[in-house]
Amino acid sequence: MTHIASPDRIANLPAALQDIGWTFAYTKDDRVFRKGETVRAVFLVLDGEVCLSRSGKDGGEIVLHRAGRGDFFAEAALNATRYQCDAIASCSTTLLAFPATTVRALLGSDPAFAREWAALLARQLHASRARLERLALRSAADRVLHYLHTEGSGPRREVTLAGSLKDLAREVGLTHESLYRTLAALEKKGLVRREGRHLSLR
Amino acid sequence: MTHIASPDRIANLPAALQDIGWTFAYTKDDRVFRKGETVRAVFLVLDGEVCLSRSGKDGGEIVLHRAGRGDFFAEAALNATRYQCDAIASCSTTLLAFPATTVRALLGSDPAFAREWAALLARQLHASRARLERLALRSAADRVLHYLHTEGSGPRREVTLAGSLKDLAREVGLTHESLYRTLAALEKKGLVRREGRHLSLR
DNA sequence: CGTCGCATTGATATCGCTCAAATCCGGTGG
DNA sequence: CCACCGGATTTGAGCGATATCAATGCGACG
Repeated sequence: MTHIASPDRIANLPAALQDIGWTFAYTKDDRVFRKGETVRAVFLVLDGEVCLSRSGKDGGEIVLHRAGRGDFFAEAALNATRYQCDAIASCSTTLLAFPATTVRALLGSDPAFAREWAALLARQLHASRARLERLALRSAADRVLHYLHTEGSGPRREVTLAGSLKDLAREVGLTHESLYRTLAALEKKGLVRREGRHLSLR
Repeated sequence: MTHIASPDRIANLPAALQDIGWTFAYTKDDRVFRKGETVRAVFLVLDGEVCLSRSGKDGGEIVLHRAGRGDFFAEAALNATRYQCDAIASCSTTLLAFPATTVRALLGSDPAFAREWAALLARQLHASRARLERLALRSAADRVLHYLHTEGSGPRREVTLAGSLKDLAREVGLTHESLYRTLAALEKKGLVRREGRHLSLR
């Protein structure tokens, strides 16, 4: 883990947080924090990915959450004294760290920030629930269509993928092979149009 | 929809909300609100269940969230002017309604409430993500074990079910038949102990 | 040029879904 | 008290969708 520098301005970041973040870089398998450690900060992923996992003593590891670019994680840590799980960088990753004490203080002293923080949590909750309902769908085609409906914009529900199709496959809970086949089938039926990483309904 | 009376005191409800909630009763298929209506309130389910769904013009209905007893819903509506989906009671249901304007005002004026609201959202986010990771697991047994790990308490991760096993099946994204078989198999392997609606690991 | 990862397609296996039927259990009404 | 009913629970059989394993092409990158 390496401290780098003050970050550039981040879009959609509450104003009060703009200047108090510290940038850190991690390489694959670095630990951001471990279960049981005292909570020091909440984090925003600038680049890369962090896995939050809970490792049972029986050897089984359970991934609780994967935070990708633009995601906050450990927000709930604000209300706890110790982290409840492990956070591990799954590739080269850059994070913004916001000291928990500072954020807690801001919540109590800066009403505008408190509103923004609540709004941020509400957005994440909304997104999380949309993904939840998506994974509750049984058929691969339904999941892809639901993804376009919820994540796409405009009447055609257009989406331009940030990452690879493999990433999308994980997002919708399919193997990448199934996703390829499902996309091909939907395109053949004329339900979906695909041009490179641009997807839309028809 | 019927207005009933002032509610009793609710556990775990932020103090500032204790006295501003209105109790309403709905019967099956009553609409709490529709997509496009002006946001008037956020809600807490006292009893019953409410389905939040988005109905596409193509006839397909997508359930975005089911809020059961103790769940808030439409929290994200605080940051919007209109509801983004329909809310329908799926059975006889009692709700507490908190006027959005009051809650927004409290967020700005009552730092203690803002912290509690943020904590409430963070808890819901945490729970939602746990369910997300659960549904991302492929095998039925893994989902059941994950459920016990995340929802259970104590070293044995004990859970006493509030509802039926059919309800649990929906929660973990399985048919009830699959759940029965999976539980039976886990019990035979000695991984899970089951006594009525009480489940625990071994 | 070799390697690596993504994309794509094929063949096969498997797990969970669907349909079906029997039992159990609590509640309800006679 | 008993008959009845509806819903939950449980088990069985078979199918189908998706995972898995495998092979190939392709582009990026050193």
